[in-house]
Amino acid sequence: IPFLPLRTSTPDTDMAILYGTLRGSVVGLRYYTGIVNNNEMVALQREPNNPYDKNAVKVNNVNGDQVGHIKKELAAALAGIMDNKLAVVEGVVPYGAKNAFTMPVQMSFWGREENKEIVLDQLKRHGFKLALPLKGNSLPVSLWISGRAGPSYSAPVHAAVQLTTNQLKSEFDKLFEDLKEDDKTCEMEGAEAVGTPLLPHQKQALAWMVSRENSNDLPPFWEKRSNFYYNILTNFAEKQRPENVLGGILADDMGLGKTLTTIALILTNFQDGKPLPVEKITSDKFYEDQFEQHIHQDFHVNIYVHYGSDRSKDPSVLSEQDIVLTTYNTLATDYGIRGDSPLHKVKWLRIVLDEGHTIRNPNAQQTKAALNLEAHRRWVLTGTPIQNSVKDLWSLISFLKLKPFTDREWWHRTIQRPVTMGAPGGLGRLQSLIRSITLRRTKTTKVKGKPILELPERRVLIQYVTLTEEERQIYQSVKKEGKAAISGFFSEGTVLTHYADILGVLLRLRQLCCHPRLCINTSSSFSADNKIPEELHETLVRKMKLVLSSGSDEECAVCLESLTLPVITQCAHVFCKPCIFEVIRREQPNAKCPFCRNELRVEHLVECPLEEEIDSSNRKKLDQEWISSSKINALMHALIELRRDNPTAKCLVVSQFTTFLSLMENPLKESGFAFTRLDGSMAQKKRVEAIRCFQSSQAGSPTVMLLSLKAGGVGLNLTAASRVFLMDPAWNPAAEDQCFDRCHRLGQKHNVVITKFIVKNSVEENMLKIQNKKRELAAGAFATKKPSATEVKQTKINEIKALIDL
DNA sequence: ACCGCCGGGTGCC
DNA sequence: ACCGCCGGGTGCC
Repeated sequence: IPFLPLRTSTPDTDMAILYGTLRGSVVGLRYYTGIVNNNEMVALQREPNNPYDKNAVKVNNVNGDQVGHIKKELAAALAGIMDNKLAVVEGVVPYGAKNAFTMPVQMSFWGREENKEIVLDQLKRHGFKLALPLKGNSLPVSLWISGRAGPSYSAPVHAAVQLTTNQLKSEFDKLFEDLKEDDKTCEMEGAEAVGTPLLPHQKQALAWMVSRENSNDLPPFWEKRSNFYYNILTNFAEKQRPENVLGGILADDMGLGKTLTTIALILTNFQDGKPLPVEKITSDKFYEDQFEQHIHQDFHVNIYVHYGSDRSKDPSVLSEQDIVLTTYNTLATDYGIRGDSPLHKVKWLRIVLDEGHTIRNPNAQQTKAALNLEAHRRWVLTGTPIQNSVKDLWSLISFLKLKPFTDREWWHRTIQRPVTMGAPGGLGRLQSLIRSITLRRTKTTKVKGKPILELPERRVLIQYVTLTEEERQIYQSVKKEGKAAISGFFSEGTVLTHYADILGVLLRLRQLCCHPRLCINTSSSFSADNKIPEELHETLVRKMKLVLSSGSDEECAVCLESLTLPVITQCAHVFCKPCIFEVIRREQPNAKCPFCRNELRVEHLVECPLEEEIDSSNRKKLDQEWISSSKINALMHALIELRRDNPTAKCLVVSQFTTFLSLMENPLKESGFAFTRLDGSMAQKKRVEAIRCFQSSQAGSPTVMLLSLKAGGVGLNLTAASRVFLMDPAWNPAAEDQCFDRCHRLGQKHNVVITKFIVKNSVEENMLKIQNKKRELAAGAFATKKPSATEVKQTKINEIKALIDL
């Protein structure tokens, strides 16, 4: 598989080593307004379109104001190195900052080990020679701090004292440890309009959030020195007071009530330190899930759900609201495709990113869209703040607009590199940064000596199911056929071009484990060749739907995030529309599919037709005479037994296949169960009604909820249920866990028992094995880096082999 | 003097 | 720039 660097065009600075340093000069100072201090960091930026010299290299201060240019002879040497990304060149002005015409600049060259010789050689050809970094002194800071240290002839070092993965991990664990020591234990009552009483830890969070919003403090790492403000990391100074973020990161564990606390914050500290001035009117207006739950019924709060594009082109509609709810996809699509998103035309009082850690790819449209929302109060809610690395943290910090970290270079030079290279004080910096803007409590954190949350026990049982003879026969024949086809792909080496077909085989096997009716009409063709366009179009749409509905949690291979506006290529690979457009634009005129390197053309991309119920065509077939299946029998048996023991116990019946859920309606009715249903295709109003109804403790309220695995976000609260029946395993164990957490969360009064139905000797059993592997991986590896697209593919190929016993 | 030396003009890339 | 560099003016001691 040809490797294609998909993720970012900047060199991976994580692997960078210091090649050496060089003293040069900055000229033309009198033509520019940017000023610097002695020892201040400067940025070197190529200016290939300079009319006087195509080699020009600009020198900018931390604020981005140009200070001058690198002297032309040196620029000539740097241009090639910078343009070919052979090294990252960073500068510090050691002295002479007040000079009128030229000033010195101490440059450090960073890059990958394998490029070192090329860089040294290129410099040599222009008559420059790097001074080698001092041993054990990975960061050349001390070189310039001590003044004009000349070139050093000490022994060269290659890598600095890099921390091992484990060391780094344990350091990160400590990162949050003493967060609570601070002044984060004051409590504050929510405004009257907050309908739900706050728990002590939530009152603490509210007090902290309000104090952050009303704070007059300088942002972290800034000091006032006589009549200017000074940044102690970059040594940058300015007259104008740097704006602090009136917000931060609420990083409590899942289930501690981040959303509730934020609702309380909005209502309590709405504007100018005062609560939202709501009229005391009973309203029949419909409110979105959680927001409705927690806002007192006697108050009238305008909540608007913005689904984007066509719904409101007029920003004034948005600005009239008290609260606007929207999704990342709406945010990204509006912003990226239309470029005139109404969301970006409003000056917001505050912006809250819920599950903010999902914003982690700096190139993703979502990140840019979120960053460009205008508001002084900016919050990130996340249960997993430093999920993978310091790198991911940057997106959050950058969203908060903390000077100077909005620019990746300054984040990297002042925090990320010192931390990963183990420079003295690096971790301390990160820690004090996190401490000043983050509040994090875990489920085991104690408030006044008591644990925050005392959740009831949660047990997961696996209930094996044996197929009937008839079911087994169908299963085996489909398996035999599929296995033959897949082996064929392996021997041809066309696994990736037939990825959708393979998923199709696996999907049908998984469906057959549930109910023979499920895989009607999903037969796939194994070749898309020689088809007339219309037919091809249909095939592609069907394949895309297959991928999207197979519950495999497909990610876009370009941005490695969940699919935004999925489109399928002619080679049957699915990507985010903006991502693949970008690839085509960048590689034109000969763009290739990032997955399989087949030819790519914009006019050959097929979009996913608007969300219709994917199995609607199957609906008719379901109306045929109803038949049961081994799994349905197992479920019904369990449900009836449960009802006998405890008639009021409520359960969730979860499946990835909404058709399967439909098939269960019949026996539930026949056995006299009151049930409700929640799946992704339902309109908001129906969803809310289904939840309300199920959560109700009234006699006669439903005791069973048919729930599609991915319905609803993490916020979905189904605590009325104390039993969960997971009808079919998911690829991703985290998706299952998240589903279980919908009832095993704050507010759950009973022990929770989860039953997973798994068909013996089937693809489902193999899926369990893969799940366990994924769990181990997630628990053990504090991933130093995200797997590359190639690694993702290889893992998937291995999984395919394991799944179909190859 | 096809040099040296002087002193004025001048100045990023 | 209280520099370097350029190019014109100039030319024994």
